[in-house]
Amino acid sequence: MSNSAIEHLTEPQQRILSFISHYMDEHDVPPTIREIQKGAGISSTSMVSYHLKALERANLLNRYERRSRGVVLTHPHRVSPRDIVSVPIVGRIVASEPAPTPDPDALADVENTIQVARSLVGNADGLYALEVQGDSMIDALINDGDIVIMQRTDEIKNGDLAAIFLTDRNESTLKRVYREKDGKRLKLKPENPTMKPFYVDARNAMIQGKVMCVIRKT
Amino acid sequence: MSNSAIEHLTEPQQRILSFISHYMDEHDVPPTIREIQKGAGISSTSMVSYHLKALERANLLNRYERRSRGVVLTHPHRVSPRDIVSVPIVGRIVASEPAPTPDPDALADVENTIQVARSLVGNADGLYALEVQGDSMIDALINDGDIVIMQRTDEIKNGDLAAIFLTDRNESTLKRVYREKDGKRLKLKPENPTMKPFYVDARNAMIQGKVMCVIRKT
DNA sequence: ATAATACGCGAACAGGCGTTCTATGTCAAG
DNA sequence: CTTGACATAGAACGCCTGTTCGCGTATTAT
Repeated sequence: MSNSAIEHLTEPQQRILSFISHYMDEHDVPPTIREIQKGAGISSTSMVSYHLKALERANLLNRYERRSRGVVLTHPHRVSPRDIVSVPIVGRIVASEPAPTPDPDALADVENTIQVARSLVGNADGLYALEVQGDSMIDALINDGDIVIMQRTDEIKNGDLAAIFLTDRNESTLKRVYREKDGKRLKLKPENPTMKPFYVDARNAMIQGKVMCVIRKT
Repeated sequence: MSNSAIEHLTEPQQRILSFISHYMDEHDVPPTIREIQKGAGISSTSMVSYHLKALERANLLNRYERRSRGVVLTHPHRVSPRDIVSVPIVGRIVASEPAPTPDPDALADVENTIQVARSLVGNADGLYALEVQGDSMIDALINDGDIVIMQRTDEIKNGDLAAIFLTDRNESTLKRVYREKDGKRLKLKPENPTMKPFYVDARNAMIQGKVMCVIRKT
């Protein structure tokens, strides 16, 4: 950090800061200079400009020069859209069917979306969510109603928790996957440590996605 | 919901939507009409206006009339700071000890914090998080390393999932709690549906908090 | 006192900006 | 073919907006 700090903000400067913050809560865009003038009770636009410069020096806001509404508050007040990601819930996962995969057309159906912090899931590309139905995923420590956040991929690293469809059994399951040395078999290890791993022929296993995160609301 | 839906968006309309979204990721304010025109490759400002009207009708964006940069995308893309909450991870929960409770002084130790979407946890007051150690919470379908988001409270509704310290056994556990009619016993039901509930004397059970959410990063 | 500095006001400028109007083109239904 | 609904261009209008400049008024150090 550089020399930030609230080096004795003058009173009108605090009013400006507070006004911008409230204004952005209400509308979704920053105010104009003149709106600040009125809203924060400043006498002239040039004074607003003056105070804004001071606030910028104090690192409390950033300005895009010569752009209308070009003032944005720095970190503390504002959350970048990058910090949260809306993941579409594309269906239910049940043992007796392949896990649904995202339909690229079905964009952001507002209702069926779960918000998660980016820090939990990393990059948003290829992310989708499944709601678990029934207790068929109990050996993955996942119960009815839990939500699994997946990343679409068919390449996984050893030890990744993934959704696998077993073609010979006609079943989906969530397991940790390890490739055997000969590459012909997969070792599937339940997330539940009290249960034993088992092995399947690699040709009978379709990897449908990688589990990024499991969420249980209560 | 009203009549939302992507009633066959025309191709330039999709470009506009996408441009606005990307623009707002980069700058923090919405673009102007003319910026949209250039950025989305529209031939004239009137065409932008024309498409914007259509998009507004489709509930994909809101407009503040006659305001510069007065177009904001609806719900999915924009995040208010109130939509995310930082929950402090105050300790580990192990079966053989009471579950830690938050120290009100220890504010926002940046490192030991987990970000979650408000929609998962509701009000942020009294929220704290525990990391589960060992597999002692397996009957709550929670494994080593999972994170439990708790709300400090000693009053719970029947059927709430809660952290209980059993004084006679010297154990913490996470169970669904039901008060018996006589108020003297509690029924504790494991989250794992394959396990059976059991009963404890209410005087031997200290309710330490309510489970709001369980998160497993993988 | 003098000068330097910070703070304050209002007006004016130039370009930004949303809106609207007219003219033209496309295409399918009547 | 005509008509009417929709799509497209371009230009013009008029308010919006950030910036600047000249001119005051305090406060403080010299």
